[in-house]
Order: sequence, then C-alpha cells, then structure tokens
Amino acid sequence: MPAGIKDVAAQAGVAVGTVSNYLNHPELLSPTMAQRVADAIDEVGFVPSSAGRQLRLGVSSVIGYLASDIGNPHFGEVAASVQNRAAQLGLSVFLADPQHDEEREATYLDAFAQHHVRGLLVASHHQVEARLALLRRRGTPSVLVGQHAASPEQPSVSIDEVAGGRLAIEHLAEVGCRRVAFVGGPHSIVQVAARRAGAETAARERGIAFEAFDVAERSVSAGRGIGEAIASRPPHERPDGVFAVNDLLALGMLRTLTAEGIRVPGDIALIGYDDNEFAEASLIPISSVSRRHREVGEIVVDALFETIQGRPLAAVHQQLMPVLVPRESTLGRRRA
Amino acid sequence: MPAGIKDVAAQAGVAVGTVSNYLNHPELLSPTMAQRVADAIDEVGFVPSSAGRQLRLGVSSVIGYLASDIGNPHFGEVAASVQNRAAQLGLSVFLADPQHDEEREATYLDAFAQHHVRGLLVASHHQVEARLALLRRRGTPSVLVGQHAASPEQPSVSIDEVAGGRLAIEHLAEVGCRRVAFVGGPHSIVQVAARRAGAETAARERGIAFEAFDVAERSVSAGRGIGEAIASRPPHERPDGVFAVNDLLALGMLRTLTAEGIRVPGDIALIGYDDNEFAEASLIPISSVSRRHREVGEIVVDALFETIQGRPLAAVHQQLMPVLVPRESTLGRRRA
DNA sequence: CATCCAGAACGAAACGTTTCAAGTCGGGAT
DNA sequence: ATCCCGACTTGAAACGTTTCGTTCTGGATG
Repeated sequence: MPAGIKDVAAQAGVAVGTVSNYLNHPELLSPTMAQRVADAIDEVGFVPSSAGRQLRLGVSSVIGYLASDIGNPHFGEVAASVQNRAAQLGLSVFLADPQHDEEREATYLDAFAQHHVRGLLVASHHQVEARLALLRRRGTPSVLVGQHAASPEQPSVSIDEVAGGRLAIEHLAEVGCRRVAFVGGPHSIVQVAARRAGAETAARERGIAFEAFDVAERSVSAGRGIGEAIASRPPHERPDGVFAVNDLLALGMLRTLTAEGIRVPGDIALIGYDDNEFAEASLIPISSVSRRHREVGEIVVDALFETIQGRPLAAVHQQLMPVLVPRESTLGRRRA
Repeated sequence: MPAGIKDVAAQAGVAVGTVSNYLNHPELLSPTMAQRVADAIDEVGFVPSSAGRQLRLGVSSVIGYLASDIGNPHFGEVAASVQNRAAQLGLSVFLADPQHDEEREATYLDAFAQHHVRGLLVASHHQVEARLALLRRRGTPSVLVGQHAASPEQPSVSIDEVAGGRLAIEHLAEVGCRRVAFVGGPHSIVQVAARRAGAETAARERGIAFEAFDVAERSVSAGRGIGEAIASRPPHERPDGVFAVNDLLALGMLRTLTAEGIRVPGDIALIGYDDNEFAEASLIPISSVSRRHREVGEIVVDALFETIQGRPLAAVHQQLMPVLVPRESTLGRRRA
C-alpha cells in the first residue's frame, strides 16, 4: 500500500487536485500551500505512480531499445550515443537484451508496448518487420536499427552491408591477396548474409578465389576455432586474406594464427568488421569496416523522435555507407 | 486512442469482465465466448495496458538494472547472466545506463521507482546507498551489485576488492617483481580505491616498491597514455610489474609498451582486473583477477527475488573472493 | 455598502484494468 | 411442474492520476 496522492492530500489537509498541481503546475500554488504539500509528501513517503499518470495521460517519456547482444562492444558504442541523444531530447531509454533468443525478443517487444513506451528502437538480427508493423498499427512507432526495412511504413537506419563486404574484399585485393576467405555465420542473420554476398561478388569480379567458413556464433572463441582450422592446413592451401564478419571473430583468429606461427599480415592479411575499440587496441591493430556507430545512434534517435511527433521523415530508410579503417593487420603487407 | 478492453467488449458484444477473464483466467470461459473475444481483440487491435493493470494490481513483473557502464565488457557479461536467471524466474529486465553521470543516475532510479518495478539491481560507482534507502522506504527493494553495502538494511553482493588488489600484487611478487605500479583512478570510485588499498598494503608487507599512476577514466586509450608515460622513462626507472585496475587499461598499456620495444612480461609483467573476454583473447594473453561475473549475476537476481518475496536473506551482504587468472603477461616471466 | 475580480483551492470525472458479488441459464432431480 | 445446482457471464467498484469547470476568499472599485 504505497502512499498515493490522496494520502498526501489528507496529510496536508488539502484537495487532491492541489497536490497534483503542486507536482505539475507549481506556479499555481501559493507559497504556503506549496510548503504544506511538500512537507506532507515527505512525511508519507509519496512516489508518483507512473501507472496512474500514464493511464490519465496516455503516454510516458520512455523509449525502448531492443538490442540483440549487449555483450558485443559494437552495441555498447551505439547505445552510448543513443542515450546521450535521447537525454538531450528529454527521453529516458530502457534497454532490453533478449540474448539472441527470438522468443524472448517477442516477449520484450510486447512488454515495451504494454508499458506504452513512446517508441521503440529495434536492433535485431531476426525478421522483425511483421511484428513491428503490428505494434505500429497498435500505436507504438519504431525505428529499425542496422537493418534496412522492406516496408515503406517502417523507418529504418542502416549500413549498406553489401557495400561493407565488398569494401573488405577489395581492400584485401589491394594489399595483394589472391585467395580470400569469409568467416561468419549463421546465414539466417541478414547482416551476415549481406556482408557475405558483397564479399563474394567482389571476389568474383576481381577473379579472386573465395571460400567461406561457417560459424555458429560470432565470438572470440569461435574465431579461435576457425583460426585453428586454417592453421592445420598445409601452408599452400591456406587463404592469404581473411575477412571476418565481425571484430570479435577477427580477434580470436589473430590469436590462434599468430600462436601457430602464421604471420599477420605477412602470410595472411586479416580484416574485421564493426571497428570496435578492441580491434584498434590489439597488439597488431586489426583493419576493420566501421559501421559509424556514433552517427547511427544519433540519427536513429532523431528519426524516432520525428516519428513520435507525427512529423514525416525526410527519408524513411536511411542507409549510410560503411567506412574502411585500414590498420596494420592488412597494411603491413605492403611492406612485405 | 488505443483500443481498450471496453472496445473489445463492445466489439464482441460481451461484458468487460469477460474480456478480462479471457486474458487472465481463460479456463473460466466457454469455448464459444473465448473465440468471440479472441476475434474481437484481433479486429480492434487491442494491446493490454500495463498501466491499467499495474494500477489495479499494484505490481509489474519487471526488474530494473541500473548499470554504470554498458561499454565495459565486464558489464555485458554480468548482464547476460542476470537476464538468463531473471527469465527463469519469469521476470523481465529493463536496463538503464546513466553513463557515469550521477545526476542521470538519479533520474533513472526515480524513473524505475515510478514505473513500480518489482525491484532494482544497482551497479553503481557512486555512493547510492542513501538514495536506495529512500526508495526502499518508498517500497522499491534493491540489491547493490559489486559494492559492499554499509547498511544492514541494504542487501548487496560484491567482490572483496581489497583482496583482489592484494591478489594481483602478490602474484606480481611471486613472478619476481620488485617494483610495482598501480594504474587506475579516479579514487572517488570506491572499487578503485579498494583495489589500490589492497595493492599498496600487499606491496608494503612484501617490501616491494610501490607507485601509482592516476587516470581519469578506465579505458583502453587511457591505458595507452600511461603506457607511453612509462616507456618514456629511462629503463631503470620503470616499474617491473604493473597492476591495471581493469583489463581495458591493461590492454591499452600492453599495446604501447610492446610498441616501444618493452617486453611483456620480460621487462614488465602486467596484470589486469575483471577477466574479460578480451584479456584472454589478446596476443599476449593478459593475467587478470576474475570478478566471477556469471556467478554474481545469478546470485544477485536470486537475492533480489527473495527480497521481493519478502523472505529474509540468509546473508544480507554476500562477498565473494576474487580469483586470480594467471596468463602469459605475467607467467611468461618465470621462464626469463 | 454593494459589486466585481483575480487568485487560489476544490473535487468530480475519466483513463484501462481486475475482482468479486450477483445474476442468468439450462438441465437433472424430485 | 418445481426446485436446485453448476457453469458462465455480468457490471459496478476500485486502483492513482490529471484535467477542468466550480467555488471560495478577500481586496479593490464604483
């Protein structure tokens, strides 16, 4: 039985409306009253109920951010800029991380909708558009992050992942690789599939040998596994350039490759994806493809804000071009 | 004007109570009615309002997790296990990350309270106990994560950070270091201060020279800065063992130290703290002190759950001992 | 002295749920 | 033919807010 506005009113000997005014329109109150109400609030330990408020008002000032994997540093970097921008606009952000579990993802989406968040930022690896369309019809707007939406109704902000894959391979080609490998998976993840498609096309265009290593999760330890697989081949059967679908994989590979005496980039040039902090911090800094997390975070919040306000978006689907960030794990090869 | 239970009732031609029963006690409905209600829900696009529900019930099934810094992988690792455990107990987790901003932290805490979350998990670097005591009196229980609470009213689950600092230095001593440096800051952060205290005491006890490098933030780039500072000294003035207050710093230092031709662990043994994924994945795997994130995540959720249920905790303040994870960045020294 | 006025406080209504006592209905037992 | 019972269904009340038209107060105006 938490104290409510009524208890405060009783304690202060005023009407409930007066307490409400103290909370929301303090300028209407005489200083005397204000003080009395303030004291009463303190005495009864009153916490405004957002349930009550929302019920009456129909809205909250919270936006929901559904993230696919908080463990990945790339996410943290986007999240930071989202939070900052949202704070500037007077919005709070509640995060939820379904941990790759598609069912839990749906649960969280519903939870957000039921909490009547103002809007949703959704960074998913699954096909969520149908579900988002439903929520939108039910009154919760959303912006899809990092995935190009198909529907003209569904705002989205994404990176051209096909171009990203292409960028990586073209860079490998430029530093002299003739036989490249793509490391990533699973293909059900749209971004992974797109990067691979771009990579494969680029390789074909340049007449470079292409092969793919499949991986169940995009983690450091998965990278190690593939690194070992490559190291165990006879040298002339190894690729001379590897494109890992994210930096975590690249990091893991770098570790086993060098441990097995394979020189990076001398024997194998290595490029990752995401441009996260650890790619740069590595002993052999890893080349990567930046998804421009800071910009994306801001754009995405702005787009959601516009949508919430009911203003039409200049561009429903914004697609940013990824940026190559060459570092020693590929560049060093030129010297060789 | 989102559709409410009333609209559903009207559409289906039944009473509101019936719709509510369909939602919460389906076993009470005849199949016919159930179908009619189901159809109506679909037609009007009904989303249950958690505001209304909460208002009536007084509770939600959400817990709030206030995290100090999602960018740090250590956090992600705790968060993952928190989410899993919470899901098992039927709870959803909303995350908030105030990004080191103490004011924003307070804002989020209030937002959670107003949303009447069932309870709060708080991993803060600040002094939040007073605020949590207030919220607790107002009806929102909480568990302090990673910080030992002072009050017997405030449940907490933490690591013995002093012991952690000691562990690190003792390990450095064992691999033969005679002159150690502590890298970390700011001291206003209680965990940082505790680790340093443990480190300094251990150094004194063993008669080892001790110095401290102060740092404004515990990031990779800050680590690089300190690395440069150390490298620029004449060799005999450099420490022969470094304890970085977290792995991010250690990673940054490792990078500049080796770039400057200083051998790790040959010239300087290096140990970090947190035992995050990247410490292990580094080319020279970095020794670290584990804060046992997985266990902490589970314990903490269980403790909150007990508290929510009103059951007394076996131990109000649980303190786990940190675990040394020696790797090449220190062990390699023995061979030298 | 009667009016009027602005400023301040009031309190009923409405928001969307869930609960629960009360009502309806059909059919089996008497 | 009557009654009772169980299985459903109903609708009013209550949860904590905010809004807004109403009422009250005391001082200024005529």
